[in-house]
Amino acid sequence: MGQTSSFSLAHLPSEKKPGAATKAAGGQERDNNVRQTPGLAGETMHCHSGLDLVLGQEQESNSSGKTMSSVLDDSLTNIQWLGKMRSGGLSPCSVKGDTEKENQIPLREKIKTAEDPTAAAIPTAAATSSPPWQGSVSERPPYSYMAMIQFAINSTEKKRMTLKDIYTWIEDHFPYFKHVAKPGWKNSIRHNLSLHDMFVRETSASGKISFWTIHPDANRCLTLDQVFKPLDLGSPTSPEHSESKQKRHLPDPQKTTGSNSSKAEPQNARRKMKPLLPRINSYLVPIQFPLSQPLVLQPSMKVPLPMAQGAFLNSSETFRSNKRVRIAPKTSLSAEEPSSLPMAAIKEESQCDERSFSPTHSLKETSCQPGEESASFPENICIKEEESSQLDDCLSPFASTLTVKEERGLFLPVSSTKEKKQFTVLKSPSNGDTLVIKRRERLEVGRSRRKQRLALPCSEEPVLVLPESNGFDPYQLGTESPFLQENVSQLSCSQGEEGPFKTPVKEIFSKLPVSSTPSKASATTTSPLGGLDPWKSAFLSKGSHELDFSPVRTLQLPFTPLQENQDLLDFNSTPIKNALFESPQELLNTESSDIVHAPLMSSPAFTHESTKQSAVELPASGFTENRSLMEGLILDTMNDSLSKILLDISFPGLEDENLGTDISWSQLIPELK
Amino acid sequence: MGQTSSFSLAHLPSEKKPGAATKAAGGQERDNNVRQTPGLAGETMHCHSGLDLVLGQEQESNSSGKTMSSVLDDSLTNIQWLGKMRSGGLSPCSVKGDTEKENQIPLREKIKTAEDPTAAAIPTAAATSSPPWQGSVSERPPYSYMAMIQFAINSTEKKRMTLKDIYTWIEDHFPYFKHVAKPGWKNSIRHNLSLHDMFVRETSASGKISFWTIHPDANRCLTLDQVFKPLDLGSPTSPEHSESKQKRHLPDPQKTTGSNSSKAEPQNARRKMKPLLPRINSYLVPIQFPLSQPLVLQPSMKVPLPMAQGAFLNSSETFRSNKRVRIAPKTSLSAEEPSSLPMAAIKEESQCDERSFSPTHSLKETSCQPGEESASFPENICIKEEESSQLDDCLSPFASTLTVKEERGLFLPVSSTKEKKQFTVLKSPSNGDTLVIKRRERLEVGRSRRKQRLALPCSEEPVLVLPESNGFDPYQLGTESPFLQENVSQLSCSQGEEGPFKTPVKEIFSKLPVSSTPSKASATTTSPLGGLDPWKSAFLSKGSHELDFSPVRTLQLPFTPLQENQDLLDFNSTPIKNALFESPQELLNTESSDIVHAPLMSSPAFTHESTKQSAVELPASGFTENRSLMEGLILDTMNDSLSKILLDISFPGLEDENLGTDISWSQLIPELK
DNA sequence: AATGTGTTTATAAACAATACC
DNA sequence: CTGGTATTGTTTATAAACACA
Ligand SMILES: [Mg+2]
Ligand SMILES: [Mg+2]
Repeated sequence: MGQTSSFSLAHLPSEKKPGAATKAAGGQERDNNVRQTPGLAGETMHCHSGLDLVLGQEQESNSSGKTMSSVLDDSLTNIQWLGKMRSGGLSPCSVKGDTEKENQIPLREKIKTAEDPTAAAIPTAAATSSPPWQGSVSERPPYSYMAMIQFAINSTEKKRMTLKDIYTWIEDHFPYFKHVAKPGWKNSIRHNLSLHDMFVRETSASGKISFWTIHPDANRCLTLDQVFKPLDLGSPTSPEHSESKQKRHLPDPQKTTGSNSSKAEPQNARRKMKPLLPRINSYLVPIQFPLSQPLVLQPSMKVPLPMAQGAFLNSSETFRSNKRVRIAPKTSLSAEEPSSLPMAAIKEESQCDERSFSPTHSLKETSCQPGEESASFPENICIKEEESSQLDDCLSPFASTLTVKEERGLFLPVSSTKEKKQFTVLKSPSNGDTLVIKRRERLEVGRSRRKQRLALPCSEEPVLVLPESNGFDPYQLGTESPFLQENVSQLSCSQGEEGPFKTPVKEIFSKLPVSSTPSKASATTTSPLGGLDPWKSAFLSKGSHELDFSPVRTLQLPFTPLQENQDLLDFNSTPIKNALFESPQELLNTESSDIVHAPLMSSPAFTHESTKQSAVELPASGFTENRSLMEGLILDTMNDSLSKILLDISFPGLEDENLGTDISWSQLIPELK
Repeated sequence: MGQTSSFSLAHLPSEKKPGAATKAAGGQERDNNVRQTPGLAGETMHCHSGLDLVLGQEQESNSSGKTMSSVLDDSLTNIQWLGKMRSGGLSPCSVKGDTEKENQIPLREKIKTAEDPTAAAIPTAAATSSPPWQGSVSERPPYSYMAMIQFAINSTEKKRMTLKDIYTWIEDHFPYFKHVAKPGWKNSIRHNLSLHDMFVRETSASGKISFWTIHPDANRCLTLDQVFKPLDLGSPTSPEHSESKQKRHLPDPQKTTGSNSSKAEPQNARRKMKPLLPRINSYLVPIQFPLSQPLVLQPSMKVPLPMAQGAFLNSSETFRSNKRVRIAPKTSLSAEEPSSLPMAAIKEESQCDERSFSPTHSLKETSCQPGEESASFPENICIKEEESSQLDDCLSPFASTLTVKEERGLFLPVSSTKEKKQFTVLKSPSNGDTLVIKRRERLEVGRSRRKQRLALPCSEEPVLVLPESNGFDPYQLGTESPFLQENVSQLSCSQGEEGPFKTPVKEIFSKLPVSSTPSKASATTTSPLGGLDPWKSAFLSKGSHELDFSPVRTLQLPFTPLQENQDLLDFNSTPIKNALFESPQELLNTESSDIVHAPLMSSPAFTHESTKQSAVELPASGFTENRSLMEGLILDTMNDSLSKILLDISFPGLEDENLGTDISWSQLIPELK
């Protein structure tokens, strides 16, 4: 240790520093690149929208080029971050002074923290004050890194951002990372950028600068605003003046300020920023429930103050709760897709999950729907130049439905046997044959046993959500009502306790063997008090329905390319993937065998069971809805998958600035046809 | 905690149990499924090979159906596991008694451990005794979970395995997981199965049983045997009687037993089982070097005994070292590809990395080469029925080279601008245009700045390797000599110290902020002694050359399909992916623009820069080599990528038992042509 | 030589979905 | 056939270890 610490301290790498100064400076430089092409705005940007969203006061006006970097930093920040000490400045992490470096030395410098540090004092009031954005003070935002990165990147016109700027953007918009989070969060950002295929690194013209972009096919153009305020749920069609909705929730003063309920988090969160994530709701809510309390929502108010929590829980738990990272839910697909998707498809079985690409609305919508759904975007309509490409994909709704079917047919068709698998769960006698070898069957339709359906998107605070958003949630269509209940119970309850774990369990007792996976026994040996998860499955009613649309497998059309279909493909990367056909066989099969066979046919939704990727939903149905809400987030996974598929295809051609423009398949693929 | 722990304890889930009994029983059942189709053997299996490899005595005969489950368990096992206590049974993990459950309660039951537990005693001798397989006692094997899972799955004829059987197989073959590893290792196995697209879950005909399979296009048919003994390095052609080689290394008695050098690990490891992974070498070598000792290899002997280590390091470090998980390297691509690839391509620039699909040997080889390379497989030649499909892919070497070029051309061509990017690094004036927008450019050729080249495959113990394997390593061809040096230093040194970190740093000091990513400053605040990484970059000379063949982008042929090419495609999933062309534009671009433009042209290798996936190497060159060694492992990543691409294409058709059979593209793809 | 950036592997968790009892 | 537990599967978060620039 001696060595490392000693010399490392000397350096004091720039990164760790406070950030404000660094940010601003760094940001500008890089921003240049990003902002440079303002002229291209029309073209380059995909979604644009008012990325910066309502941010406090200053930020507000940044709809255009904006130099988001310096915004709120100090004044408020300081105050806020004080509040962050969730559990009350326990020994471990709490503030942040300790850490700093990330890589380098541990140095105690506490550069940033310098000012106030340990104060930890009272979180409550502080939070509300300045930045309405995040929840109170510096609570950990209910978004996954993947989502936040998307927010950041999509907040630029160019839709690309350097790593450093991503750091900065996130710190600026989520004080938690600036003050509370351990330095490791940057590692996580990098990890996410690399891990998810959705994030593609581009090199600047000069070849010097690296920008991170979102694979166009996977980019739902999520922006903080979208999440921030529940858009308008009301009419599916759309836009609804995204703002109104936004504002609606944004108001947050009360909540933010409010030290009300500890659990309220969810609600507050929403106003502030929508969780998008099922579980995350109650960050501060370490409270363990008596157990089986399906209970409605916890108290709606947020509990920025660690104190409140403390009162609630016993010490040990409290600690954990603080620490507890609360893995982001993964935003069930349903959340996204749900918006537009009618339940029709869903009915298939509960399994439809996977694709359920409800013909209704297509993912594209999310990304940048011009008309209907696009409306959801506050400022700029997501679509710009990209529309050319993007729109193409998204717009041709009709194709989607057909496509889907085809896919299903294609995959399943191989042999009658397949069908069986698809319904494995259902056990519908439809086929009951030898599907034994699922291997490639992927399509299996509603079969992917797993593929977590997740909670409901809106479910987080179902109560609020529905009320708030109004028609916004697609769920309502079919199964939703049921879930709400479920979700609620789950969310509130499950999150509530869980207690012992905390993602970083190690921190506390580290050494102890700790039971690995399953949360329940978490106690293992780890935390003395901790282990209290009895609740676990208890609450979860398990509402089968929900609407989990799993990744759509839709397009396989590539071979039987239709102009429209292609569009879909574009968006559904997945389909494309499918199109690839792993082995020649498949191709043949699909084509020759029974493309449209649609063994299942049973229900409208041809839930394919694509492995993962692509999350295409067909716009065809005509549900344009406003999936915009969390959509993006939800779909991320799918998108990510898609990106994996498509990524390799690099596309140097587009030209520098043209970025956004995606050419429709039809244009390029004449051959395929 | 009360609740959780209390009731959970009561249950005592089966999983945790000793395993032996459980295994056997469970294994049989499931095995039935797996073994059922023995008749299909010819067809189903892809690689077959003597999966079980040399396993102790009993196992040995299991080449056919085998009931691997109950093999060695107790007698030897116990002894071995005693030795496991790397660092000497420090407070934390050491034995295993603590943990157990994984999920459930921490219960101290120590079911398995019951017998001897804490004994920890002397690792040395024990190891050698019975199971020649793993390194001494129960050291953590130098394989990543991904690799081990492949070993397990490929050890069956059907090439599929249930989760439980995977657990069992791994425990049986790597005592470490049975006795030493924390219960969380199973969580990691599951995590890997889900995370990597390479692993595909299939449902049994009955729909009840889930089997995990390896995506055919990604399956290199890795088996423990392959790794176990350095195959024959000698003639590239091949087979060389895999066994001899195997034996060669297997002998391990000396080493295993030997408490020699702490660092020797690498060498020993090899004999026992090849690391495949660069870093992993010295598990037990927590020793911190004085720092900049590029030093040759550490003492070659293994140091199974924790004691030895203790002597070496100071207490604090020792602990860590024990804990230190030693992330598996990811086996550089070079390792695999290197075998055949001449260095010609490499010269391009250091950047070629990505694909460098050295035309020489193709990946297929690895998976199941019939002739030359296939020889490397000890028992069964990997190829069975699969050969039909698999072979096709691999065999047609000629196509590969051409293909590669085309790819490059295709992607890059889009516009002259592209070229620029490709050379971004190079800055060759070849184009110097506007390539600014990398987005889809993917190909960018040698551009992907990153894409770790990794250390050398053989590098692990370069010294030994070369000597041992003889001609086996492809590296020698071009640049290798240089690396060896590098590798050596790296491997031995880097691994040697690193000290403080340990993957599970948390365990020790957990709470402390610990610097996140970068290993160096690990100390953050975490471990008092810990922070000692000065060495980090010090030793690594960084031999640019190496031969990192990055994922080959090769095939794009799909459009201009050639029978042979197709074969490649099969294997190279990546190419396929490329073929997909994300958007129509791309396709057009590639085709229309300048496919073979090859802006760089400079060197033979057309390093494309596919994002990740596919790792095809062309067999064309004629280096059949023996990439078999680590090959599979190395390629895994690529394969995994591929699988992502292809997975969705599900392939229900194959029928139940037919599993293994892959149809060659040519058969199915008439259309494409 | 030091740092920043990117990639990968390992672990722990939190859940979802199922399998079983 | 229902309910609870256990197993299996999916995802997100973190920490590390490196490669590379
Ligand atoms: Mg990425
Ligand atoms: Mg998988």
